[in-house]
Amino acid sequence: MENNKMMGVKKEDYAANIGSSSLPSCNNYPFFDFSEDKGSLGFMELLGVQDYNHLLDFPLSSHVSVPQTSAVKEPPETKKECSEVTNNQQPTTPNSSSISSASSEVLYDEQNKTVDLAPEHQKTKEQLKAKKTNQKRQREPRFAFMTKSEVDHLEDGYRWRKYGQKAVKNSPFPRSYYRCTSVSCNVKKRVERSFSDPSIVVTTYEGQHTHPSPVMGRSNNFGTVMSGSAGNYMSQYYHQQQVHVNALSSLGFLSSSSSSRNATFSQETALLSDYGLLQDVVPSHMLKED
DNA sequence: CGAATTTGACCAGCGC
DNA sequence: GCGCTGGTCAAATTCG
Repeated sequence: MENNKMMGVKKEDYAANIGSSSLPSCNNYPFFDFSEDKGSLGFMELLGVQDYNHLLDFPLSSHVSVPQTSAVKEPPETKKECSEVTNNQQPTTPNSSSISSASSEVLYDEQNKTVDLAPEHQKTKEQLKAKKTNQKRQREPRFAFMTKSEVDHLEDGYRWRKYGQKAVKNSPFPRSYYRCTSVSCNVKKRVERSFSDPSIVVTTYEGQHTHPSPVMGRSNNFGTVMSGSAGNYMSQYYHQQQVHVNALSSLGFLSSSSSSRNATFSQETALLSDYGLLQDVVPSHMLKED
């Protein structure tokens, strides 16, 4: 089993963070906040990332919260500060989406420099334990998204099978556990609603898809839609991978095949295609690249 | 009838 | 060591 997902994170803190709409940035959760996502789709494409760590290997703009890490277990007060820092760095502009992320393996300092936090002697407690126990448990990189949506389970281009649901401490909303239905694909995700803002859905992805998105295939039609904005953003880091395509499909740009997609699809598409909005998501300097 | 969901039980890790 | 909690399992149930 992988029961140590919350290790290194004070459970209460995590719940509190979710509940207060704070970003659990001190966890292993790179946390993407698409709180202004009015429909069912956010940047869920990221779940298609083949190597999440690559996602984190980019300088973050002012719209991207400084990610924190829990690769090294931190004292509670530090964790609290992490959360606050993240919140402080969230754009206050109501209409702008924001992204915050963190990695269990990578840390960005305030100068957007990447620091490898995973030298052998700095492995987390559970990692060391895992080693002692024949590596029974391996932590997968995880990404959490905050998405403003009325539906809990957001369509993201992949097929998921629900395998569990648990009540969340300090929250009236249960947390649902999903697993990718593809054989040999061990990606999981958790979905829960924010305690303080029920309109916000917190989705946490864990693992890497070992297969293309079931709905990909129309991806080329949307390359131009995303180009110069999120398209660059994604392709820059997932180039040579199908991730980019998956990302687009997951955004809803590609997957009209999904009958479950709700009526806000077109609205969402227009919203995310808007250059101005994407500028809030994508660092401006990245828009010039490619 | 197969796939997906529900839900109670169980297990493991952490804090006290 | 014990209790709490998150995460997973798996049988039962529901759905398409």
